Amino acid sequence: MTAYCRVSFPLAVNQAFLYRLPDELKNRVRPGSRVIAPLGSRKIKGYVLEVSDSSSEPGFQVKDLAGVIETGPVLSAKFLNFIRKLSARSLSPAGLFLELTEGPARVPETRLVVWLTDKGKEVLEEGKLRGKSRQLLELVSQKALSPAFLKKKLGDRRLSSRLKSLEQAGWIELKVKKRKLRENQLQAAPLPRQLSLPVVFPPEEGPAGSIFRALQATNFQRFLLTGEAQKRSELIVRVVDEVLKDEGYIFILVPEIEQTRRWLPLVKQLGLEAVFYHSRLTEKKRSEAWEQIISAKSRLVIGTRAILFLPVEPVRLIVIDEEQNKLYDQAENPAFEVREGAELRAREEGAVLLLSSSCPRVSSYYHAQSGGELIDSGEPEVLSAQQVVYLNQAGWLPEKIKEETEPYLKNGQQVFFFINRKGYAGYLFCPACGYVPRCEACQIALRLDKKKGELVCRYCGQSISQPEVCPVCGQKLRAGRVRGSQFLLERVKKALPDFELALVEESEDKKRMESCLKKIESGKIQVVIGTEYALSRLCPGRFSLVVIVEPEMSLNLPDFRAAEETFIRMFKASELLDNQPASKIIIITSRPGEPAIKDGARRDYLSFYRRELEYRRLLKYPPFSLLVSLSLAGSNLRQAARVSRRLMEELEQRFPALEIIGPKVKPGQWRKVRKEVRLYLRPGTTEGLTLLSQFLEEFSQTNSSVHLQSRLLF
DNA sequence: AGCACGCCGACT
DNA sequence: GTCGGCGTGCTC
Repeated sequence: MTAYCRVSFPLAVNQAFLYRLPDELKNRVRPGSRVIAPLGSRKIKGYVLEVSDSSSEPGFQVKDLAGVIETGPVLSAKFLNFIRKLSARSLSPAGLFLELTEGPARVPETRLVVWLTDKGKEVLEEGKLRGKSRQLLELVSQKALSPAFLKKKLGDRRLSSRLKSLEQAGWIELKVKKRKLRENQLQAAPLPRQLSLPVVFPPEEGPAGSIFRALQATNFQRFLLTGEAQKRSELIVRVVDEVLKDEGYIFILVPEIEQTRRWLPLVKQLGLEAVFYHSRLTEKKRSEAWEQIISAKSRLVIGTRAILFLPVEPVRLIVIDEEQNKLYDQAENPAFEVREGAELRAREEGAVLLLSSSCPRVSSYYHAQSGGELIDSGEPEVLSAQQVVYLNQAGWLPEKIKEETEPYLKNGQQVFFFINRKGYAGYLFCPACGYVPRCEACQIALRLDKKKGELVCRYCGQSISQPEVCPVCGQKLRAGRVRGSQFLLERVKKALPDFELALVEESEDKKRMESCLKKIESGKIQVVIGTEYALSRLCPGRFSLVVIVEPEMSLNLPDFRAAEETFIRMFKASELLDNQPASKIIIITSRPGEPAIKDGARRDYLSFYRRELEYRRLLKYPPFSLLVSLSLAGSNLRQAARVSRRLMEELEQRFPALEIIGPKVKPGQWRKVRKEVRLYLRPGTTEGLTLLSQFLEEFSQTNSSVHLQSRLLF
């Protein structure tokens, strides 16, 4: 009998590799172990998924496992199950997920150095060598250096093959050097704690009561909590408080790092022992947080999706704050759907999953309502129709802006302008024939840089000098402006020259933005213009007038959730309004009757929900069907298209009843090098989904030249 | 991912 | 001949 193990690597290779276990490693390797394994010409870190005995050799050459790394967390079977399921669902390699469980970075215990041999010295002195090889030997002649350093210094992409040939010639030697380790680096992380369960929760009726009963049962159960933010957090805090009296961990998941701040005052006020955890902590902070969590000194963890991979047990409650947030479906490296990840973890742990939002996704609401897991923390406040004013294009006029805002500003109140388009970009066009200069290579309309007098391609970065006349009809070209945030800023400035304005949108200068937000909070800045970025960063209930500019733009996006997303944005913008009788919302739009706009502004969730649900029912979109969203990303379009054709053929053959929507090429984001082909699959049943998932997993393993990502929409 | 390998054009 | 650039395919 020979012992084998399957190993997954933290690489973009969704495949487990089989290795033989040498006798001396047999007792030290178990599922979850971190190991060193030879892969191609390198030796790299990987994670053992399973260990097995077999008497028959597989049909390929099996290499021996090279070693075990004994430090690091020990993973339970439950936890590995969670990782395996998530990996299968998302088609992302288990190794990438497992790397996230490691906690603070550890300094490697050894390092490789390149030595110059006597023979190498001779060759160097003879002076026959040229180019990079000579440079390399010269560098190494002073002192031994690491391959990584040499690669950087020489700018050599093929350093490893060069080292190999130099080593073979006997001119250099590769040696392993041991590093001195500090005491704490040698310690293995403690085992996940298995706590004694269960304990009694207060018996009561009402919203908290049903959550307590679910916690008591320690079985997976899913709730949707809706209602106003303040009331929702009050309820969450009550539940958290009870669990902390008991045992086990609580994860509160927020969509982005920024949003951990919202929980800070609440935690302080209640004197809760909480740890904030996310990927951008400094090394020291990360170690401290890790230590707090692992040792169970703190069992309440608030943070981004990184917290789902904390190897602690048992987890009793996972809260997904702002469940409607799009960032939850955009996790990358590894790619996965965060809500799905949270649910899989909760299922494995027998924990309660609590989705929370004032305007949940239509699917979430539908599933919660039909499953009886909806908790409404209080009557939502719908604005009266009188508080919402519609303007057409005239709303852009400086005089109009002045007229509408001045009463509020003179009163010392604040005004927010919401525009969902970042825009600095100007462009050239021909007023006679409509010609627009495009990049010859990329076929994208060129952006006008007025200061430099140049036209620039956003895609490839190439620029040409600004032409005067239209090459088609000879007319003088005119400059147009995208009516985005920058344009709006200038307009408002013109209308309100006596007030200080702030533009709140994504920017490089994080510090400036921070002080800007503080000035808004203190009331120093009265007029704020913001994009979607601002919605999650400004305080709800702060503004007396909210002006929403052309929200209909996002309605035409080719996505069945376009209306829902528009509605959510409207709703969130509307939540910034204080609840004074004189306060109002102005919407500059050409489509005032659109439900997403009308209901969003008034925060009338149910009205929008009913209508949208009907639309989804008619078109058989989620929640009335399952959709698998697939993306194939390759280094170039041809490659991605080739694999997508192969995929289509195989799908049609194996699943004749499967509905395939697409494929189409995703319009590339600026600067993105990878090209993506997207398609949707609609399996009729859940059994169909299981078979489909299996097939997709196999397919992604045999077609590793492209990046396959799958996302389940339901 | 990273690495090898092969093909190609440029340049001692 | 040798070097570097780029595309392709594989790793137990």
